[in-house]
Amino acid sequence: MKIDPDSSSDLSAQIAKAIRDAIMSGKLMVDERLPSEAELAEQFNVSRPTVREALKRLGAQSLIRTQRGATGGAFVNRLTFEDAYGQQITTSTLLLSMNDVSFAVACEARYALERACAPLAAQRRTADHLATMRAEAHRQSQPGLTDEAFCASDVAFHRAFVDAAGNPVISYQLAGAVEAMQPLMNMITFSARSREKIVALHGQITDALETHDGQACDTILAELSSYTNELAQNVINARAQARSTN
Amino acid sequence: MKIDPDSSSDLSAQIAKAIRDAIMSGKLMVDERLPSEAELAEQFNVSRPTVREALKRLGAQSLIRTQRGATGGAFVNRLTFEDAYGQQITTSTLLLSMNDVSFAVACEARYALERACAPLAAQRRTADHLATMRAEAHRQSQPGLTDEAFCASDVAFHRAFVDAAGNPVISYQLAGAVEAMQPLMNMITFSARSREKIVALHGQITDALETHDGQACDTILAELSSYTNELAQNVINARAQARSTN
DNA sequence: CAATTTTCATTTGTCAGACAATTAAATGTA
DNA sequence: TACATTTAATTGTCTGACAAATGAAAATTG
Repeated sequence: MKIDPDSSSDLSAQIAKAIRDAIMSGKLMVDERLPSEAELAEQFNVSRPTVREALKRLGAQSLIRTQRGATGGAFVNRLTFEDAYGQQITTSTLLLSMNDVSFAVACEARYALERACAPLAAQRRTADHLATMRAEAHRQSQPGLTDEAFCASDVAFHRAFVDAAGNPVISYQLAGAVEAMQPLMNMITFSARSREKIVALHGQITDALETHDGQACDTILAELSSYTNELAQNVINARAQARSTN
Repeated sequence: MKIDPDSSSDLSAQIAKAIRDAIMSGKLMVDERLPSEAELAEQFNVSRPTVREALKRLGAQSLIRTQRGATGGAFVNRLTFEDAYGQQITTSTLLLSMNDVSFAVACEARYALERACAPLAAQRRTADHLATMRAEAHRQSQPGLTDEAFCASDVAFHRAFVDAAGNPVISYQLAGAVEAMQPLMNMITFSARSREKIVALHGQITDALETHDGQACDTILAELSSYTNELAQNVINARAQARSTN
């Protein structure tokens, strides 16, 4: 592992890159211990704080973990699906909020990807998935629920649906798409009437999974997608009108 | 912004979390300048190296960027799709390689999600997308191409296909699924015969997009999916046999 | 001898202070 | 005014130190 002293400085970034490359290429294996900070400092010919900055960068990406004490040190971390979910959700959420991604575009992405799960979910759903989905749908029908709580439950429902496809890679990829929608959904004020319709569709989706009917599931998801878009469009129109009358 | 001195130490992690929360909640806006390292150190009542470790963590997630000089400092970074692609690909690739995700599972995820793009891509593909796809398919038919180069071109083809859906959120989500497959695909030795078949299917996919035929596209993708799985299965079987004869 | 306690060496976490490098603004100069 | 110089602010890096955690070795005790 070497660093290029010519390169556009920022030694800690270069060191982080060198170690990251070693991990990604398999030169450093999972649970393998890195040299101590003092040793790394000597190897790279930099000071300990600089090495530490590099290690913190890698820690932020869950590539390593550190442990204090005699047998401690930095270890190559086995990236868990849970870790990856978290990063994916953070990144997706910020990506949408910082780039003025329209509700329509985000919604289209989410439902296009969710519909891809329909056939697999219909085939593989377990009783657990169905129970979770029914529980969330029931929660959503409770009166007095805040819009935010309604959205949170909506996310939980859809995540259960995605998980029903029984493919962890799909669950991981879609975690971002589903969760990142929540801030956008929170713009919407859900009337009792619209909640009723959404809960009904959620019920139908669960029924379709229960009877292993992927085709029906797909159709209902499409309906839910266009209804969600309609609600958002109403909000956008109302705001545009409010602006023009001001 | 405050940190909990009681919490399970690691001050720099706590500080990073405090700032990250401020960014995600919108308390810190894009391009807003954070206080200088010295000021942050005073605010959080820690030393400057500790603050710096926290900032490096945030930098690793592309949440901030830093600039030297008189008017420099740390600024809230607008997370670009490009930045997000990079992180997504890194995370997805490691996730698959570190968790013994089978080829079948990864492949299923990839094609399920890609098939979700088919109707949109068929509708919105531009001449550019078609040209890129044909160019990659042509490259794949060149004799003397290494397996690795063949896989890289395969990835480029599929990314162009995904981009043809014209939804940046979908492109972002699928970047991980498509790119992370490459190391797995690299296990496979592609015979001239199998390359020929794959190139033919790639041509058919491009044709289907050109005629705006999403249904045909979906069908061909399904065929490509099962063929890819078949190739992988052959490799796995061959290796199992090799092991048993040793 | 076995079990427990103590000591110790190693390693990460944190701090203080210093200097170098960079950069834009302020200042001086023709 | 236009250009060169100085200056102040800020991040990047280094040195050296001590605190805290932790497992292993050594000492103690029954």
